[in-house]
Amino acid sequence: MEYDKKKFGFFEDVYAVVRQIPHGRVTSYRAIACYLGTARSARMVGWALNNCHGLTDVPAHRVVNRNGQLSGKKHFETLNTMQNKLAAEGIHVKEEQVQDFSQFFWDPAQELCT
DNA sequence: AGCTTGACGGACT
DNA sequence: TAGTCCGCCAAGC
Repeated sequence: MEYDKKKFGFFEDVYAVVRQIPHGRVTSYRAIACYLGTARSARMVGWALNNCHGLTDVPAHRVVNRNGQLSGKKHFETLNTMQNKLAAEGIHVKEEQVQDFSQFFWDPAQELCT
């Protein structure tokens, strides 16, 4: 049957943006939500990412909250997976918080919407 | 059908 | 500047 393109399309959009996050960069849920037009629904982005399990091409570990905290690390394989992946890309994480977050921050609305 | 939860964010105190 | 509360939107119970 046809799945809800309206609803599922939202997921695809989220995944599409997350996939476009450059290597060694991070972004926030709000940035993605804002880019998708649902700035007030940053939670939906996180909820959408909750369904990204199995999608290996979606670097969800590059998506953190506004504070640069690895709020979703607990949803990965292990509590170290997210931090480990970020560290592998040159992003240092201290106490679940990205160091120099603003420096590595990547805004899709700013980079993709020129 | 209503209440609670959640990978968030912003405003208020 | 930090801690707390409220609002969003959808899913789960």
